[in-house]
Parts: sequence; structure tokens; C-alpha cells
Amino acid sequence: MHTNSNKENKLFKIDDALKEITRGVAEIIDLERIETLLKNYLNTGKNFYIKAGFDPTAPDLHLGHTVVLEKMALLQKYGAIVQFLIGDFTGTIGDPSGRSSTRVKLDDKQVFENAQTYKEQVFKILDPLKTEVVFNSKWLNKLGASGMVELASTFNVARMLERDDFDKRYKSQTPISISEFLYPLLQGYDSVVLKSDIELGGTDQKFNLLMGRTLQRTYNTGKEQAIIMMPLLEGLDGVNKMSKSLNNYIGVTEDANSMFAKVLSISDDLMWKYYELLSTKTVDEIEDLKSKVKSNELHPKSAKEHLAMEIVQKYHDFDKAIKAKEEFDKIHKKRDIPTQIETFEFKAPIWIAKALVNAKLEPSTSQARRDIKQGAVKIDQQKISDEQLSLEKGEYILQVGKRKFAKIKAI
RNA sequence: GGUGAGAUACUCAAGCGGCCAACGAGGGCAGACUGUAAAUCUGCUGGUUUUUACCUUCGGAGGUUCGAAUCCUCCUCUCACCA
Repeated sequence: MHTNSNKENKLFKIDDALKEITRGVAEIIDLERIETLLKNYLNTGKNFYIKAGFDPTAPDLHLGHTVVLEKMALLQKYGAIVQFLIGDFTGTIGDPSGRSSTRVKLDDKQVFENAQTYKEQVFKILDPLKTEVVFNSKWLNKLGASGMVELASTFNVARMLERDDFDKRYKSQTPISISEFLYPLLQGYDSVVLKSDIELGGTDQKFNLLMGRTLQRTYNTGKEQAIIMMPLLEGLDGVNKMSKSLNNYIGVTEDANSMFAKVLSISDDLMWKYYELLSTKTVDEIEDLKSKVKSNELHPKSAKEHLAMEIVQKYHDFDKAIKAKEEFDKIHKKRDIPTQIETFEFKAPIWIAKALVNAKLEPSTSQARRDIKQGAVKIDQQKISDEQLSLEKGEYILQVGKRKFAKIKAI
């Protein structure tokens, strides 16, 4: 099936490979196994399987999610076949890690559509030729009551309660539903069925990941998967983990310009973590950059621009990355206005505060007034201070702060 | 089931009859400085062109009062201790 026609891939040194594989990871369990897998691949060309599970709900991936994907993509270079597992069955239970509310079961059509969306986003990172997309409902539906009982009998409550969040909830007398106990078991069972050699996940998944290892042994699969845990990526604020709800994320489907701008807005310290977890540059190349910045040979901003370019290029293309950089320089270095601005039409005369609200630059006229008082509002690059100002017929470029623009036509 | 505590703006958290659109902190937005970085300093942070005014807000519904986030009644929900 997956023959390795690409011979040059095999020309790597185990030590170099391990150096890249271990970079940035939070924890690795059974590194020896990984080494063995690599050696095997080098000698015989035999592929190995790495698994990572994903939620079946509407995928809107951000860079935080891609940390795991990047590591998988790297492993693909060293002979890994990715088992991209969509947890359409387990998704109905709800991972206790998040303590989310009861989930609604998605119908097959939605799952299929979501899987398609995943593919679009994921294959910007992963090599589609070395990836198998699988759904766990395929075997979990078949498991049946007897299989379920058998699976459940392999584990006991005391062990289950070792899990940190279960433990906390139990001690604080917060209810834990029995079905939540099943989640880790089922996730582990996936590893049994898929015969995974390595499973990847976030640090919060440790218990579930270990379960796969345990069950593989229990079911005598002759394998015990190694585990690679990736740290959670901090969002733009540099403090909280990247998440949609905190609005500190960079989405993989975002347009090139905002992607570029967002990367550049992270702090210098955080930049290195982003490099480590998201860049395809090698460890040595990153170290080289770091030392150059340290010795003032390279401006930190340039280093950040390289990173931003790389990321934009990955999700768009080289031309767009170049354009994004030019656009950025245009707006911020030269304090110029962006190339593309949304246009609104209003009847003249219109009160400035009202115009700002209508152009969606401000949430309310009160807020608009405040910003005008503070000198945050510009018309055609000129700061204004008169909050009573009324716009007569004509075209104006309105600006609030540094990055909000709108063109308005008063007619 | 019993007893007690609580529910305040994005979050935490003061206020306990009028000086409350509501202290403070965090967050957010903006200004200065910069590399649109970080750090720092400053201002703002319910709404409304009646802007030293008016309107709506302090879990929900009523009530007392000239006047309530603050007092009373009922309801809903959270939490703690006991069973």
C-alpha cells in the first residue's frame, strides 16, 4: 500500500531525526520505541502508524491545533503513516477533559461534511499520500454491549479515578457520569483497532493517551504505542492558551494580511515558542536565528517577519505572503492606508459619530465620541477633535485607531 | 430532606436607603513611546447629538418609601455544612 518510492527521504540520521522529533514536545513516553521504529524504517523501509484523534464537530482549526499536526507532518518525513481519527462516535459522549455540556449526536451527513472541511485545512500541513482518515464509529458501533462490557472489565474504578480531573471532581463531589468513564476506554480501544505505533495529543490528553497503551497490552496486540504529548500553544496575548472563545487565535483559514499582522503582534519571547512548535525550520536553523538576534546581528522584528512569512506561505502561498508583508509595511511603516477598504454609502450630511457606527468602526455613538475626544479618529489621515462634526457630500477615508479603516461616500 | 451563605457591568469584586452608571483589580479600547512587539506612562471602558442632560441596568416578579443595587415578600438558580 504505502510503499516508499521517495528514496531520498530515507537518507537521515537517527540522531538528527530524534532531535527534530523531540523538539518542543512536552513529554514523550517510550522514546526507545520511536527510535526502533525509525531504525526499522531506515533499514527496511517499513512504515509505522501514528494516530491522533479529532473532534467531529465543525472544524475551524487555529494554530494551536496545528502544533500536533506539525509534529505529525514531521514524522511523515521519517516514515510515519498518519491515522487521522475523527471521533464521530466518542464525540457523542463528550471528553470529560473539557467538561463540556452534553453533546448532540451529529448525523452522518454532517460528519462527512466536517471531515471534508478537515481535509481542506489539514492537508496544508500533512502529506495526503501518507494520511488515512478514519472514523471510530466504524468499529465502535460494531463493538456492541458484550464488547463494551468486556472492554470495561479491563479496567477498574480506582485506576480510573487516578485521572486528575476525575479525582478532583470526585473529591469535590461533582458528579461524574459513568459514560465519561467510557470515553478514555473507547479512545484507548481505537489504538487497539488501529494498531497504532505512536499516538499524539496535547498534555491534557495524557490519561487518555496512556489508556491506548494499556489496552493494546491487555488485548495482546503485540504493540504498546509510544506517546508524544505537545504543549498547549499560547495565544496572541501570550498568557492564555490559544482558543476561539478568548479571541486570541490565528485561524488557518484567515486571510493572508491578518494572519501576517497577527503573527507580528506576538511578543518576542513568544515568537521562539512559535518557531519551535510551528516552523518547519530545523532546530539548528532556529538556534542560529536566536543567537543572531541575541548578538544584535538580526533585528527581532526581522526574525518575526520570517516566521510570519513562513506561516502565511504555508496556508496561502508565497505571492500572498509577499503581498501581506508589503501591505503591512504600507500601513504601519509608512502609516499609509490599506489597499482594500470596505466602502459605505450614506446620505449627506451625516454626523461623524453616526457615520463611524454605520461603517462598523465603532459599536456606539457614545464610544465614537470618546474616541474622537481622545484623538483616535482620523478623516483622510487628519486627526479630528470636533465630535459634533458633520460630513458634507463627498468621499472620506475614516480611521479609528491604527487598524480600523472604512471608506464612506456621503451622497 | 434540614440549616446557613450568596446571585452586582466582559471576569473577579466593593457598595448594604439618597453624594450610584455604581469603588477597586484584571481584561479590552485608545493616546504617548516603539519594531502596530514587550515593558512603561496616560485616558476611556451602559446607551442617546437634550452630553455638567436624559434613558436603561445591580438573578426574576411584586411591595414599602418622596427616593432602593441597598429594606420586605415570593420565585429561580448556585454554594457550604448536616442527613
